[in-house]
Amino acid sequence: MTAHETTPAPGTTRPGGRTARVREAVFDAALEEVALLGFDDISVESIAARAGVHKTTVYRRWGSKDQLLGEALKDAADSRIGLTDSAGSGDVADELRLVARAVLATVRSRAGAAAVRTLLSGGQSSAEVRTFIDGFFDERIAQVAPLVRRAVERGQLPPGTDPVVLFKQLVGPLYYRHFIMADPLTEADADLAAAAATAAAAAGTFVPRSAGG
Amino acid sequence: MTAHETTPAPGTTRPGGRTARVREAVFDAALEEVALLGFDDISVESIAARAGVHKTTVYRRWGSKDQLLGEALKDAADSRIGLTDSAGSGDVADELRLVARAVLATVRSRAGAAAVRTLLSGGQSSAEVRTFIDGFFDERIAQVAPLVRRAVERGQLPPGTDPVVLFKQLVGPLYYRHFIMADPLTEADADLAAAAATAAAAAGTFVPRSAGG
DNA sequence: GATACATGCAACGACGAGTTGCATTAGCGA
DNA sequence: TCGCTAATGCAACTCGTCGTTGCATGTATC
Repeated sequence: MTAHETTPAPGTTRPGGRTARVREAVFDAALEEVALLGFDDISVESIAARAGVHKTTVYRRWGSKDQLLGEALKDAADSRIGLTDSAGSGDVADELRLVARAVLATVRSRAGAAAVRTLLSGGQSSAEVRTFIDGFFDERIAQVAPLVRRAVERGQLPPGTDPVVLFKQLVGPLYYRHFIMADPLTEADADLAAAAATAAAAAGTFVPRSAGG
Repeated sequence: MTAHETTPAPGTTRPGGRTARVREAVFDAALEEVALLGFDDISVESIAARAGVHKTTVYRRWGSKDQLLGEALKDAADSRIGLTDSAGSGDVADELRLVARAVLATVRSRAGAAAVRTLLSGGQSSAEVRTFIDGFFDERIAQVAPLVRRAVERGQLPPGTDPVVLFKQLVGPLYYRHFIMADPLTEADADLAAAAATAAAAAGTFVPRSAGG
C-alpha cells in the first residue's frame, strides 16, 4: 500500500524490468550467502529471503541451487573488470606485484570468495563452478605468461622460467592464508607474496630440470 | 553363525574389546568419508554403514557428526608420528625440504585431508577441528623457528627472518595446489616449494621492515 | 486501461536426520 | 561352561526441510 517500496537502484538495471531486478537481487543474495556460509550451508529459501523474493520464484527460474550458483558466478565473471594491462613498467617485480594485488582483490571480493568457497564446500560436483575457477586461472596465466617472457628477454628472469609454476607459487600463499588460516590480508601481504615469487624466480627455482638454458 | 567374522586386527587394539573395535572402525570410516566428500556431504548413516555398524550405535556414542569428527581427528592427532628432528643437516635448504615433505605427507594423509576438508566445508563451527588445525600449525612452527634461527646464525639466512611468514609462504602453494587446484602432488613439488621459500628467504623477503639488521 | 506473464502464497508430498523401545548378541567373571 | 551386564542391531516413529503444485495477486507492456 505504500507508494513504491521497490525503489529501482539508480542506473543499476533498466527500470521497468522486474525480471532483471529480481535476477540481480537473487544473484546478489546467492553470492553473499555462499561467501559467508559455504555452498552446503545455504538453502534456496535463505537466498530468496535475503533477496526479498519468494522461494517459489527462485525454484521456477533456476530449478536448483547448483544452477543458481553457476549462473550467479558466470554473471559475476562477465561483469568482472578487465585485467589491468599495465605491463609497461619494465620491472618484473612491479608487474608481479600488480598481479598479486589483483588476485588478492579477487579473493577478497564477494564473487571470488563465493567461487572458492563453493568449490571447497561441496560445489565440486557443479561443472559450472569448476569452469568459473578454471576460467579465472586461465585468464591470469594469460596475463602472467607474456609478462614472464618479457622479463626473460630483459634478463630479469632466467630462461626457461615456467609461468604456470610461478603463478601457483605466487598465489598459493594468498589462498592458503585467506581461506585456511583466515588471516586478514592486506596489500602488503600481496606485495610480500609477489616479492617472494620474484626472488625465487630470479634464483631459477621455476626453471624445469629438462629445460636447459 | 560363522566362526568368528570379527577378526581383531593384530596388535591394533586390545582383543576382546568390542567397544574399542567399533570405535576404531567408526573413526576410520569417518575420516575416510570426510576426506572424500567433505563435512557437509556425509551423514552419520553413511559413516556407520562404512564402518559396518548401525547408525544408532554412532548416535548413542557420539551424539552428533560434529563430536564424532572432533574425536576422530583428535584420535588421529594423538597417534600421529612425531616430527623428524633431523636438524643436523647444516643446510637450511635441506631442512626446509624435509619440512615441506612432512607437510605434503600430512596433507595427503587421510587425517590431514579430513581435517582441512572439514574446516573448509562447514566444520568451522566445530571448535575441535579448529583446535586440530591450530595444533598442527603450532607444531610445525615450533619445528621451523629454531631451524630458521640456526640458519641465521650460520649466515645462510638474513637476520630478522620471520619463521612464521616463511612457513606460510612455504606451505601455501602446497595447500593451494592440493585442495583448490586439485593438482596431484609429488615429493618434487614439495621440494620446489621448499626451494622457492629458501630462495625468497635468502633474498631477505621475509625480514620485516621494522626489524633492522 | 486490458492482457499476458511473473511473482506471492499456502498447502502438500517426499525425503533424510535423529530418537526410542525392545530383541539380540558379545564380553566378562564365577 | 554358564549367567549377568552392557553394548549393539533393528524397526518404527517424529520432526524439520526441501522442492512442487494450484491458484490468487501484482506488474509491465501495448
